[in-house]
Amino acid sequence: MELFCDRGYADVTVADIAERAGLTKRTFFNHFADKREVLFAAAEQFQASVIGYLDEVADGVEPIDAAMAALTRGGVDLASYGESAHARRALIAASTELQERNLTKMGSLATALSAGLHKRGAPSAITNFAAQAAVAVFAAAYDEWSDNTTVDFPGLMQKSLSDLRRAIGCKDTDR
Amino acid sequence: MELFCDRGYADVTVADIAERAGLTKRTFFNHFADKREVLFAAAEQFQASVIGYLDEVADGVEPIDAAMAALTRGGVDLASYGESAHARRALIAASTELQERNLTKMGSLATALSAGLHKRGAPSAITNFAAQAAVAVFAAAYDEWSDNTTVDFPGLMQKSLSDLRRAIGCKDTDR
DNA sequence: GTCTATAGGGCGATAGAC
DNA sequence: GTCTATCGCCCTATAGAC
Repeated sequence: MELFCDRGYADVTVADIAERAGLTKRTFFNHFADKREVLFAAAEQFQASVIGYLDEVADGVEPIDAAMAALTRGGVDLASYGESAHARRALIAASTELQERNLTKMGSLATALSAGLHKRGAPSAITNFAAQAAVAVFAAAYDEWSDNTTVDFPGLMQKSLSDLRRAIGCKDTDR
Repeated sequence: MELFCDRGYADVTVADIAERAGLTKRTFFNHFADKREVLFAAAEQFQASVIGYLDEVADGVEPIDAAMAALTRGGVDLASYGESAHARRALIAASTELQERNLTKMGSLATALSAGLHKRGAPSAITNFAAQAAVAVFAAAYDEWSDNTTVDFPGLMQKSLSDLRRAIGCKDTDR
């Protein structure tokens, strides 16, 4: 992060990173599949914890509510990384390469959530949409939270879900 | 496409492509930013036509319905490419690199749709979700259509939208 | 750990189109 | 005479083979 923040993502080579860590380039590629992955190690942990939370949601809860609950808990955990999250966000925003990888991580999260929801008994046509919707809601809420970390994250999640429902023409009656 | 279908995406170099076209590698990179882009030139056209269709939708139509109409027309147009679309789909499915790029193209489409919807007067919190939802619906419908090109594409779009609404807990009352 | 193929691009020269 | 497309040469860094 120090190297990237100083010189920017593109102007830091893998050799630079390895040297700073007192290792060789070869060792770097033993730990990370490619240069981008070094900035997404946390995303793997995040996904694993979200899937863990999903398994703790009570049976019978609707797919969208289960996904929302899991992502909300995961998002609250992320609050502890608040400081470095800002730098990471700025790096990603400045590099199309990193934005691309970020999208695939979100896609992977949605796929994993959908699989987890499917295990709970819903048809995959439904779980795919529920998972994608919940991830979109999370992305919007996390984005807004990043700009103002003092507001309540679970509240932002619910507000975003309301926006989504309104956007696709649902009465937002909380059922 | 011939080279890729024969040997697979990874085993065709840019030099191979250029040679086959009677050009040099350097010229290839004058036309395409990177190797992946050569398979997504059509996606650029698709996006442009969808945005054009969006501008033709009557004022006052709800964002989600306007986005659905534009994507439905665009998808119907794609039917003419039916044959080569299959080969392209198979190539993308076999390469994570290409899947990654495909996701960014979908993201770019959603961003462009959201901007187009915003011009029509809706707040961007709504247009973002409407655009993302419509693109997700399109992706699901196109996927299903690719497996069976005899079914009616506009019908698949509506069915997928119904699934999405059900997935996020809306009564699917067609308003 | 070493060795190598290939992506990707910078720079300048060249040739043809209008 | 300008504009555009191609090309040749050189380089670095990534990524993977051995």
